Amino acid sequence: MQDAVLAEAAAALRAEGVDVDATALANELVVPTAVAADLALPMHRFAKATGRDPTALAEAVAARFRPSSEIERVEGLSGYVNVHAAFPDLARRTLQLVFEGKERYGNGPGRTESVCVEHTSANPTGPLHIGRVRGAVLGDTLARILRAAGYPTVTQYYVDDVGRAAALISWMWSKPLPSWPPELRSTLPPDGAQPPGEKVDQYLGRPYPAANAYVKTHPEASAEVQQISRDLERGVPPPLHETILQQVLDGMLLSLGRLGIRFDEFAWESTFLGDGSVDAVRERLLRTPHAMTEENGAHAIDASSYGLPSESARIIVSRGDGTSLYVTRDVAYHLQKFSRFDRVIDVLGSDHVLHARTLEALFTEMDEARRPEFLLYQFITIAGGGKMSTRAGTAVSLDSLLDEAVRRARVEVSQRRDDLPAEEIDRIAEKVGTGAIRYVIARVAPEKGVKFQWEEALSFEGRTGPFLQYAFARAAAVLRKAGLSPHAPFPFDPTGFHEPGERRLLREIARWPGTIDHAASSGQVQGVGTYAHELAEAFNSFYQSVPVLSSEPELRTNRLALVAAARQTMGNALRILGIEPLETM
RNA sequence: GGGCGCGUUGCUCAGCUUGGAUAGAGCACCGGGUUCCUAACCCGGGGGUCGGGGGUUCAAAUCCCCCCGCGCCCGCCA
Repeated sequence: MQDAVLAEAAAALRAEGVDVDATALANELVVPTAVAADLALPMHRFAKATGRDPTALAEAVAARFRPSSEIERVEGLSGYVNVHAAFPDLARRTLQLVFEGKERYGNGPGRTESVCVEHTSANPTGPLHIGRVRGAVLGDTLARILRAAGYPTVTQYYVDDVGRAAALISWMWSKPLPSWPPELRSTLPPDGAQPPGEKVDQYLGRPYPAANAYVKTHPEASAEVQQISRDLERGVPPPLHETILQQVLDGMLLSLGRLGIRFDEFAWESTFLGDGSVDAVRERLLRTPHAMTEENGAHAIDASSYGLPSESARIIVSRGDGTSLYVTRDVAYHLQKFSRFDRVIDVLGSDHVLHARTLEALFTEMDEARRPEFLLYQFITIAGGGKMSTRAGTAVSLDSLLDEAVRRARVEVSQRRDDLPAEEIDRIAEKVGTGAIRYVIARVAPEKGVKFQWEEALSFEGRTGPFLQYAFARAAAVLRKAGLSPHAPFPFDPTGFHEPGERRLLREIARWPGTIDHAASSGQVQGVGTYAHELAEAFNSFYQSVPVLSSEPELRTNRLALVAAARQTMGNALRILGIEPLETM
């Protein structure tokens, strides 16, 4: 309809002596909120340019629109040309798209530009905490959005197996238990074994905060850790090094899996040391215009012209002893990503802003045309607590959060569904609880700090994940009671939608493709969450306002089609949010 | 001190990239709704200097400048 409106409006404006083409007009097009119209064009700009009265111009332009199958009615009002869509046309197009597209309804065209989304990438030193999970949810959701928009997308987890954190956990676990300092030993059970029911990441991560504190005050321990760091740099890890890290990582991935988060690929940092690419980066950076060497032999880049807030205004590329740094290794990693992907996106906590700026500066320094893109998120803070840190041991674990959410969900499900077997209640509770957590994270703009409040995060009413699941389940129930498969053909008469509730729902369904497109191009993940809520709200309102199964045959047929389309679209939106659509709950 | 980000109703947030008419939701509060497809729902109501001030514009929550408050960062850590 947009194209028709633009063409008509351009012709009408030219007839009124304003010279514009449809393409330029497209930027003026607005979706009105204050008035019940589908599209609007403000005339003030053209009125001003031609010295006319906006109200009169709008009325004149509106009057010149010719009737068509897409446009029902056009009116000029206080300087705006308001266009009302012909509803049958809108209904027919929308429902056709939904029923033809099914689970692909809303998706963009296939594209060739490939994308790599790196997210989470937490050091495998212990269980994931609530702060980190925001990056995981954002990254996973972004990847799902990009895929839906048509971009071939790969998610990656960057595993730090050579940094200080990796050295520290290896230092702990490579020692025989009896030789552990008491401060560390006391973090484990008396027999030192993994307690039954405790996840492996939790168990192996137990001594980590204490170890951090310990090496700060014990130089000899600190020296041992440094030696391990150098060994890792040389590619000679302590025995069990990769095994320990892999086990912790597996435990972390188990938690993420509950949220539907899985990775396509893992990039181990050590591979970039092993294959010489870190050395290559170092050599390359040594030959750049701003390369410099410190007195102790460390290599650096004079970054004073890059506007970094570093006091010394230099980026250290390698230490005096020749070992590499996180940034340098990360440059090697990113160059490798660019050799495979057209776009490289990193989802990072905002404490990594400087790192992001440093990477950009080094890419400029190396005269690389491309740049990684960054999705930076503020941390989740607990009301009353400060920043969460695994190092400091001040974190609330993701597992405990999920367990609590699922526990509360089970209470809710049990109250309503005493007809279901316990296993089914457990299954639903798991999906409701984890869906609630995903939604509460995904609905907030990444750059905003989230003040985490348990009551709000674990609420199942209003603007929540379960609200969305509930609307889906209701739609599914209607189809089930009608004896129809969701994939059955749903005939409909596009001229048969007259109820406001029907029309509102259809309009929401029609907005879905635009929502994906906008989210993908802007990277604004939260838009999908907002949309899903508005769609569910429109469905609930429709459900309340008109009967489906017990209505007159023609109405019943049409409403069943609408329910099926709503179910499909809500399901598609839920899947992008990583929330399981439930047939019953 | 410097860099970046945030500030929208009592609380939690959409909307800001690309400026349009009366700024939207949820929670909480008040009042209604269940002989009917799942009330985890729906309908209505009160509640707003969009942090403050200037500027640009026919038009500013949205763009620009200044200020205030809060957060993150400013390592040869990651």
